Amino acid sequence: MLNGAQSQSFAKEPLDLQGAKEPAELKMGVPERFYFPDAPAPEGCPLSLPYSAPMVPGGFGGSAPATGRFLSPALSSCSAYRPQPPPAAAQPGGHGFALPPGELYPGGGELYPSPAAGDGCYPGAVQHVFPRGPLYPVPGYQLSGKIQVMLNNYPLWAKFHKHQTEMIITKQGRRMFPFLSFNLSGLDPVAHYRVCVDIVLVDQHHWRYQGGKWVQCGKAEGNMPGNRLYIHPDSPNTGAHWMRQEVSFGKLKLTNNKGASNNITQMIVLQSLHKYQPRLHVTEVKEGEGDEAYPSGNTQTFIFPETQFIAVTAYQNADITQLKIDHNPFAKGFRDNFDSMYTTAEGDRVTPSPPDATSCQQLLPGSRFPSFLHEQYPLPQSRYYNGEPLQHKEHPRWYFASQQPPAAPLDYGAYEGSYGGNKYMPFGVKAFPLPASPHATLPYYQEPHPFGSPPAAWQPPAKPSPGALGWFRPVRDIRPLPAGEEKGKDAEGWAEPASVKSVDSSDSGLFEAECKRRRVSPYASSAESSPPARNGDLYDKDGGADPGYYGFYGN
DNA sequence: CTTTTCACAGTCGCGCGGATGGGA
DNA sequence: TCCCATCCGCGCGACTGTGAAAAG
Repeated sequence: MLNGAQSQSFAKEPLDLQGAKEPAELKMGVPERFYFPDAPAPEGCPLSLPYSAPMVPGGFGGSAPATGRFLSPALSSCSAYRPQPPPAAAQPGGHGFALPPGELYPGGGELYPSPAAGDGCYPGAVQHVFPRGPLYPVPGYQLSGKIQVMLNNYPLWAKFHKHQTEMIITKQGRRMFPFLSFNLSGLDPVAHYRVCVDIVLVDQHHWRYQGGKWVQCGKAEGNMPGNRLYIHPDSPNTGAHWMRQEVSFGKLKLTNNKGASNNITQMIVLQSLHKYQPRLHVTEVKEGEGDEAYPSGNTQTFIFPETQFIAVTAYQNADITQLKIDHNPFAKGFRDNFDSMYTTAEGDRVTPSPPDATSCQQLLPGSRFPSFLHEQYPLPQSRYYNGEPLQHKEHPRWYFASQQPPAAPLDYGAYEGSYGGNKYMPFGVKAFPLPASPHATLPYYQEPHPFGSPPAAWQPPAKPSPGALGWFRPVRDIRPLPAGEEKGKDAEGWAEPASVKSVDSSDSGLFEAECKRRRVSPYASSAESSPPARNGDLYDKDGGADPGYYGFYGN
């Protein structure tokens, strides 16, 4: 309940939990300052996962729902779960908990069983859904037991979630965008784990886009054959491996082809116009254990409500289309003339994203980025590291790379030489000199996590090895400019595009035409989380080419 | 009328092969 | 002259959303 949109709904208005009540202790136990204005539920589209979060005495992150009527199988099957976990089962640290061995989540008919998950209830599995508590007020971050999971591209997911994410499904399979990407921590470096994702129905309704809103209509179709589980190709592997780099599911494809037989391991079969919730499963694999019982009792499950989506065969909401075009490098061809993008009011555009950052050296005012971060995700008092604010006085423009091309070699030497001793950047966070344009946008994978640095209680790898940064992998070759150098850099390589002339002065007529032509949302949307442009001098040859994205897919 | 399917154009990364340049 | 490394261009495949046609 403390995560993402739910926390926001909680803060602003009661959740429609279909009868579920907010536990009083939840409201009392979490100071308001720990909530974030992220990812409100789309209008007319109440947040799903109508569960409430039992607060765990002495900790947080109780994972079992109080009501699970329309939940994913594991959740729904836990409907009768009592909020207070057995103290003996509490994990060290008191965050999250595990059921005693052998104890099943009681009750719960399986409304939406996941074929891959068997009966949809993993005995002893830890369902972690409500991660944000006083100790971990971080959106896109969850903790269960010792395992910590961060949704890498949380800001982007939140942005999509705000408009009700849609995912295209095709016969041959369509990749998700945004795709699921996580950072794991707290694993036993030498133990072996499997990591997988499954996608389960959120509710039992058929959805329809009507009058600019998603509305429920009719009942969901019954069980559908087909794969619902995607096992990460690196599985099984050591905890060290999983913690070394982000765990991405970019190759996961969604299909509506029930008979899909080829690429079955890469495809998940869904039904159009149904709402789904991806879940991340982390399973410790003991020696001699096979794959058959998977997920098993050793599985810990993480659910990020922001990743909910409705499967469609064609986009319904123009805002979603525009977000996809703006952020998905593969859709670059649909980004229109750069000038036209910036003759509209910035706030009206969904996201101003240059088609080519090389030619368009988009510039952000240095003050803009941190400012937006602070506004969108106000940092709570607890957002300090080593007792100091994460944003250093002298280098206020810290940029947290939420994702990094896995294949990109890390110039760790240079990084370490410059910043290794910086106590503010212990997780591979590199300083990023924000350029000075109000329009710049980075490809989605560079969307900075609003809380790029883990909470103080985070346990990062002691010292990442070269190429293995643990948590936040820095953007390659980004180096901070010493104070005073920015101007010079601007003069040299930061050309102000002619098109940036009037961002704030919107020509309404022109904008309307543009909206019609480009299906741009007529109402204000989120351009705020667009990260800064990259300096062509410091990045790859094509600053807008999303090297990480393509690099990843090229694997 | 709604939903699905298909062909299309656009973009990009990757791999291959040829051209080029430096050193032995 | 030969060998090796690097650079460059081209073709291919993967991937995207669009829009029209087909299907239900």
